[in-house]
Amino acid sequence: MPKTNLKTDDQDDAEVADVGGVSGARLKSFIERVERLEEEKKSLAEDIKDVYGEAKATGFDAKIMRKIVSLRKSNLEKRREEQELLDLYMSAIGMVE
Amino acid sequence: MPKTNLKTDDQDDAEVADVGGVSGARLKSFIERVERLEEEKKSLAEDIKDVYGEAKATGFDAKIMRKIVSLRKSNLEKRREEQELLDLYMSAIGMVE
Amino acid sequence: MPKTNLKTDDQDDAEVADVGGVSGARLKSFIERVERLEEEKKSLAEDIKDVYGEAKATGFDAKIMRKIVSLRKSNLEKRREEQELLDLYMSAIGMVE
Amino acid sequence: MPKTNLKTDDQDDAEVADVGGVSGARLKSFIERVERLEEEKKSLAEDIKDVYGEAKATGFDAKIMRKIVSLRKSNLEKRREEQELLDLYMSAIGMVE
DNA sequence: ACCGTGGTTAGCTTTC
DNA sequence: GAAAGCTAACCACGGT
Repeated sequence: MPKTNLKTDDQDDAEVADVGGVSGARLKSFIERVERLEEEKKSLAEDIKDVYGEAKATGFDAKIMRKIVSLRKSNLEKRREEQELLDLYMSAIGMVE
Repeated sequence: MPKTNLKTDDQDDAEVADVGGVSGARLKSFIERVERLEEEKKSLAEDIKDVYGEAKATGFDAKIMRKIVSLRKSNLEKRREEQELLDLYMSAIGMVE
Repeated sequence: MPKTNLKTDDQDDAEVADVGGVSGARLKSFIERVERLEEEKKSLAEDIKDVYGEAKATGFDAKIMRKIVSLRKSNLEKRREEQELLDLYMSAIGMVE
Repeated sequence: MPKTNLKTDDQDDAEVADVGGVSGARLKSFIERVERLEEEKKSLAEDIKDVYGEAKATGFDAKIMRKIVSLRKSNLEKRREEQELLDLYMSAIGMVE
C-alpha cells in the first residue's frame, strides 16, 4: 500500500502550525514563487508559438518544423540513453572505475 | 545544470544551403530559436521543482502545495471566465464601446 | 431549425435524461466495460512486472532490461517519425502520393 | 492500427550468443515476452479509448465518464483526510471560504 | 465552425 | 527521500 501519510503527524506540529502566522507566511511565499515561475514558463511557451507563427509567415511549414525539432531532440536523448546502457553494462560486468 | 546544448547534432552546418528555393539558413535560425526557448522553459521547470524541494525540506507537503497552486489557478480562470461572460452580457445590451 | 424557445436550459434532457432509467443503464454499461478493460490492463502490467522479476531471479539486471526495451521501442518510433518527416517533405514539395 | 511489430529491430538474431556467461537467448526471450505483453497492454488502452468514443457517439460526455470511473476507484476515506489537510493549509494562507 | 486527433504537460506510483 | 516511468488531463492544430 502506498502509505502516503498526508497528515505528517510525526513531524512536530510547530512546523506547520501557526495557522495565519509565520508558517503560513512561509508557505504563501513558496506558493507565490512557484506561481511566478509558472507564469514565466507560460510566457516562454507563447514565445515559442510566436516563433512558429513567424516562420509560417515566412513560408515555412510549422508542422515540419515541429517534427524536425522533435527528431533532433530524440536524437540527443537516444544517444544519451545508449551511453547510459553502456555504462550499465560496464558496471554489470565489474568494469567500474 | 549540465548545459545540454541542443544545437549540437549530426547535421553538417555546411548543408544548410537552399533547397528548392527554401532558405536553409533561415529555417535553421528558426529551429535554433525554438530550441533555445525550450531550453529556458525546461530550466524553469527545474526551478519550480527546486522550490518544491526547498519547501519540502522546510516541512511542507509538496503534494498539497501542488494542489493549492492548482486550485488558485482554476479560481483565477473561473473568475476570468465569469468576467468574460459579464462582458458578453454587457455588449449584448449595448453597454460597451 | 427555428430556435425560438428561449427556455433552452432543458434542451439536453432527451440525451442524458431518464436518470435511473434506460439511459442510466447504458451509462452504467459503458462504465463497467471501461472498468473491466482497465482491470485487464492492470493485470498485464503485473504480468510484465512478473517477467522482470523472473528474469532477475535468473540473474539478469532488470534495470538494464528495461533500458533495452526502451531503446528498442524508441528505435522503432524514431524510424517511424523519420518516415513521417519524409512524407511531409514530399507532400510539401508537391510529390504527393 | 499500424501494426507496429516491436520485435523487429536492427540487432541480428545471430548475435545472441553467450557473453560473459550470460545467456543471450534467454535474455532475448525475456525481452520479447515483455514486448509482447506491452503490445497487449497498448491494445487494451485503445479498446478503452474506443469505449469512450462509442459512449460519446451515444451522447455521453467522456470527460464526465472518466471522472466517474476515477471516483469509483478512489478511496473516499483518504480523500476526506486530504481535504481536511488542504483546508488547513488554505486557511494558513488566508484562502478561507 | 466543429470535431477529432496528436502532442504536451502535470500528477501519481513505484523503484532504488 | 529522490528519481523515473506511467497515466491521465489539457491544448492547439488540421480536417471535414
